[in-house]
Amino acid sequence: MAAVRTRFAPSPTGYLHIGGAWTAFFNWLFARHHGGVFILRIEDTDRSRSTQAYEAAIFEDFRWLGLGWQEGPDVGGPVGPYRQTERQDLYARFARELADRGAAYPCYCTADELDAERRRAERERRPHRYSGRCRDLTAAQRAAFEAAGRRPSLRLRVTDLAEPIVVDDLIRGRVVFEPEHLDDYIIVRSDGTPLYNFANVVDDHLMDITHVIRASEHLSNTPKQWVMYRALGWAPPAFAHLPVILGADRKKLSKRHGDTAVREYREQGYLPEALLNFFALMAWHPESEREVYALEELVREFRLEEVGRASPIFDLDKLTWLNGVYMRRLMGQAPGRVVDLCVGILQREGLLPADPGPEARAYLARVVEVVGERLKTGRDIIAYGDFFFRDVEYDPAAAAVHLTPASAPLLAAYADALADLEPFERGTIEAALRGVCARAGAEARALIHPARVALTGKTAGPGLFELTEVLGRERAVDRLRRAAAFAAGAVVP
RNA sequence: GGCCCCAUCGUCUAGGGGACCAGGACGCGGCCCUCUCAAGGCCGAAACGGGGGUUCGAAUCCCCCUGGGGCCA
Repeated sequence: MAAVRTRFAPSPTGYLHIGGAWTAFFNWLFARHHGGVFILRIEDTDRSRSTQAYEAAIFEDFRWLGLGWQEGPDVGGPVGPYRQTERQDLYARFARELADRGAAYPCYCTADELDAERRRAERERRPHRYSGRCRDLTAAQRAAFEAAGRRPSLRLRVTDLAEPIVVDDLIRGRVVFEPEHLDDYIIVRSDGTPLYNFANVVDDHLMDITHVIRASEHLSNTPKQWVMYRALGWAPPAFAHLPVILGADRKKLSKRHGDTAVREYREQGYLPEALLNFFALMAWHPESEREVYALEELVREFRLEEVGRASPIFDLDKLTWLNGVYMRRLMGQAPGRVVDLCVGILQREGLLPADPGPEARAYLARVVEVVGERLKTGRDIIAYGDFFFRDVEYDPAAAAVHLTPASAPLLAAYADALADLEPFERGTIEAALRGVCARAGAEARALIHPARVALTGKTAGPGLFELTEVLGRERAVDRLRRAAAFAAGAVVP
């Protein structure tokens, strides 16, 4: 068998979608597993919606994911160009060839005429297919239409097909389409632009794609394309139709389900390796009962035939859990990357300047060291550690419980104890707190919880003593005194 | 409406005739650990959509129904 060549062909009309990235990943995995080539092709024929910015964004998101391509618009390759707008002459050439052979014919029907046909079919409650009234126009009739100023579209002649179309899908098995449901479909619009089912076939063939792995929303396009391959005299590639990822309501994953762009997950501080690991667990699962896999393992074990046919529902909870697993691992192996992750998040939140100096970075590193273990996503740095970067704001419920007149004297005494504590580090801080409580005849917890609220504003977060050390003496003492006053009943801004 | 696809715990899945009174994971509940939270440990609730076949035996094979989805209109 020839070397495996797969492709992913996004339209640059938006950011890389989760579903697209997942599909691309399976293409990538399959190619890698077989030592083949993964190609990126840009389907930008819809010029009104395609933009260069989106194209660049898609490249960027793929790079972030770590999915490289061997051929594509930016890196070139032997069967380029890899942008459909740059391949117009190719489509024109094959359209002409089809027309010359009579395998395709010009259709002069107007949109209104076709609408009328469709409505009539609906009224008579039969499925609509193109009537074929332009199939056998004489040269004179065509000339008359042309003279009347009508610009023809080009239709593929398929209605004389007799036998069923049988597609042996690598995932779905044998799928049979009866020919009577097909009609002569348009392959080139009257303005000369090629349609999906035409351009796609031309590209896949010319790019020598061996396996078309795509979402099953394209399954119903397959017979049309199948006919196209035949008309062009080409051997079709192998097809594999992946299920469609659904949202919690079991409808195709879309904006209204929340974040659907890879970029949005990136911005929230998800890790690419976690996302890929998560992708591998949708509609497929490696052999062992683990959930966490290195990329190389996935490449080694991936088998297209094992991919499930049922549509998975995007499970954000599981993704987040998996991301937490990777975050914790990173804390042990490369805490710097967690710091990098948090820098972007904090900047977007306005808690860190655009260009943090080495001092700010060092501080952030200490913060991460203290909160890192509980970060499931980068964004959690806000939930768990915002107080490291801005003034505390008491959570009303937490203040009501812990900043009471009873805790005021303890907070004040603790502030005094910390004011001249030397050295100021977690061990001595803890001893100071316990000393204050012992002298007051109170339990440690009677001060620990109020102190936490005083310093962080919340009831949950990193260890109190570590956090206090990172916060530093000045801010800690200041916040404790303010909380003591607040607790005593004074209104403190 | 037409065509096509799909169907195991709430979710992701293992299972491809006896190894299954169905395994793992997320989530959920309880307990432990503990300065809180997270993590971790232990325990628990939780599924083969229904009906017919085939077979000595079906989650696993076939048919029908039901339900869900995708595409086209």
